[in-house]
Amino acid sequence: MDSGPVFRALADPVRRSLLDSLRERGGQTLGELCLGHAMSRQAVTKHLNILEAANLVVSERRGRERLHHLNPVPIQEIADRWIGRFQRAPLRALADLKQTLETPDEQN
Amino acid sequence: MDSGPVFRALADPVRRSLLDSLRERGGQTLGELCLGHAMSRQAVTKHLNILEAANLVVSERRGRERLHHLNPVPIQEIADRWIGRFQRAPLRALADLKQTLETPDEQN
DNA sequence: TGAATAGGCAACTAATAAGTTGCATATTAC
DNA sequence: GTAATATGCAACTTATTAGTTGCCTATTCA
Repeated sequence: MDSGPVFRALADPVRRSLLDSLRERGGQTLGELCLGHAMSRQAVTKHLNILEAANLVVSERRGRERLHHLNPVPIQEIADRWIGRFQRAPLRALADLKQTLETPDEQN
Repeated sequence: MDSGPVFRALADPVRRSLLDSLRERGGQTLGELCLGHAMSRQAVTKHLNILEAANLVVSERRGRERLHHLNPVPIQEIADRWIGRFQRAPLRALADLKQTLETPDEQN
């Protein structure tokens, strides 16, 4: 399995927002996902295609609509196989820890 | 703190490779990092600038050379604050678990 | 059946990112 | 001091990505 597509899929804020939306409520249709994302339906479709190519989203056709679900497995795998490599990395550059820790929070 | 730059920085395989290289051996100069990456020195410089902007790499000038260090903190924070949100996500789309699990491995 | 709804496909444009080349500056070594 | 080394800066080209528009197909509902 190649994590490259997963990283690239996660690089876009719109796609991260779509993942958040599907995490909160699975089974959303394309139309539902378009609400709340100020862009054309086709743009959202493209983002969803990229997410599906990375296996982060799976979809099933039901009648005339398509239901989308989050698949958290690739994120898990990145956490386990890739991030784990850095968790025991030596923290040589302590100078920037200050800056890193004293800056507030975010959502995305 | 905005994770956006971190995600974007991680999206490129060359930059992930640079992080790996710095994880294995910190304090490498630009020239050292160029060996093993078949591209011009300026290209590597740009990648390093992006990594520094994301605070994933810190560098210090020493004499005529610049030493680079990995900073694992932003990766930690993504693991804690962002990936954690998906670790308890419902695994609704079980259909693709099969596909996800029966595909071999990778390094990057 | 016919209108409305949900989505798919393809071509196009615009913005961004990756990479190159050429030249300039600063430091070390002889 | 001069040459070699290490890096910085800026302009440019090319590739990729994000987003749009227009039109088409399939399904539902009256």
